Amino acid sequence: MSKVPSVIHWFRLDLRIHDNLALRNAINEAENRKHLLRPIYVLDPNIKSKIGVNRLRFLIQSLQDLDTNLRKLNSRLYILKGNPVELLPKFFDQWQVKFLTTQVDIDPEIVDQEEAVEKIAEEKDVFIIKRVQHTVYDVYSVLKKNNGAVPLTYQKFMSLVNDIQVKEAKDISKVVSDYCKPTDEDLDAYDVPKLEEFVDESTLTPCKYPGGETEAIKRLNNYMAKKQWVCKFEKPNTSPNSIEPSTTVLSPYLSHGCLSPKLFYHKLKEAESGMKHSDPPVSLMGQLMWREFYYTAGAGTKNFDKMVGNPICMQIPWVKKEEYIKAWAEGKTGYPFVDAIMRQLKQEGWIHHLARHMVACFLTRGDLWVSWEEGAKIFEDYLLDYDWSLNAGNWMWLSASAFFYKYFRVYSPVAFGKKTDKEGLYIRKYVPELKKYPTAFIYEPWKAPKSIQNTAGCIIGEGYPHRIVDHEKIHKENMQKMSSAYRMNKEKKAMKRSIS
DNA sequence: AATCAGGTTGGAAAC
DNA sequence: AGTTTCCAACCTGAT
Repeated sequence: MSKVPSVIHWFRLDLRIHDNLALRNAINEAENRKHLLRPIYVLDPNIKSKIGVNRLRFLIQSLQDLDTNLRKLNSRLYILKGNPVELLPKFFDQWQVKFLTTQVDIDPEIVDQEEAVEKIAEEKDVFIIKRVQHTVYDVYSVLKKNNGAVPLTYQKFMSLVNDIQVKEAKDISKVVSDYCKPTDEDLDAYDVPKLEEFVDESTLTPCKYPGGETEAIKRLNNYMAKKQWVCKFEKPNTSPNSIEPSTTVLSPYLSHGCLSPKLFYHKLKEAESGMKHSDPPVSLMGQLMWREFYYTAGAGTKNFDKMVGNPICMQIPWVKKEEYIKAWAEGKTGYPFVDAIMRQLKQEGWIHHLARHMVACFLTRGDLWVSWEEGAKIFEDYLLDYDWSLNAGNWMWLSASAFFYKYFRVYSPVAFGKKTDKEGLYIRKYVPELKKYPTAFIYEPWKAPKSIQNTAGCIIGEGYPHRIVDHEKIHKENMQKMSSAYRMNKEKKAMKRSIS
């Protein structure tokens, strides 16, 4: 048992020191009560089987950086290995915990854990403080402002937050307290694990986006220094298939909470101030607002990450074809642009937003007619910036299940990529077996005559797969299916109305 | 209740 | 080369 009672800050998706009001509250409380501050992170020992290796690497790096930064405050990170619902009550006793702070999260898995812990905390007289710091706005007050209804268009959402003042992002990097200093016990037991404890590092691809708050701030400042670039930013004009990212890649840092969305917000305001600049929805600020939009929708909608039982989701009779899902996930559809994107995703953990559009449309309403939920599961594994509400929301958008309904707007796996990469350099990088194909056939290698396939050193059907479907034919059939699915949904709605 | 405008970023054909 | 129109007719939100 600890000699001194403790105050806990429970880190979850807020892996940072800056603009962490809940952590600041914990430090203050430790001072006032003369208790010991114990910043914790609860790590699932089975995490390797739950998320992809790139995401795991990003998480471990973020935890290591967090520990380093906490040590600058005289504190440290305590890693607890296990299930929070079982572990926390034990530590409440062992450490004599009287006070716990944490941030507001909306991922149902996190919320479930939190509710169970809250219940036990009440029995054990542990006082809990939660702070909104994962979004710019408090999504629940936005929902309240809309009379509890979910804003289903971006414009509607923007009109709701238009007059809300955003408080400044607090810097606590200078707050050093004596009560932060760990004093007792077997401290090594709580060290941040090394990545090699989970995976053989020789199997990993090179790390393009290292995790952690330090890296997040560096990346933020790098981009914000380019004022002209920030002010001219228009998302639709950025390229999904440039070799180096055409956008900021701040998303993984936002999703893990290495970067405060409020800090990003104010830095953007600062960069735009006094300058002519682009506006939402296409501006960089607009991108941050999309995140807020989906968070609000996710918080206000039952079963947001599912089709069945989700009141805003179109019910569509998708077909779960395992061989389609596998080919898509592995980048073996026979459509080089689609495959390049999926392989970049698997290797690097990040792909451009429009590249996500391409592959999401292809898997669902465009070509393969597989449920968006299947795609969302694979993105959850691979994306460094995986985020519960953004993932479900965007998948519904692209599959024309919610928010977006013009299902005849189908991305062509042949034409779309050509707009920004005529030569197919992106394909040549990520689908190297096609590297030597002439530009005329790089997006459609099946059209190359056998002699050219031979010269290029890759026969279609041998070194690279045949097309999984005929896009030209199937996307038109799928449009018909969408049309009848919509009709069914409409009839069901009308029926419900007439009953009530 | 009924109608209307508008919707982050498609593609192909016709001008 | 850049703009307009069709595809088929969706949805939400405002009036």
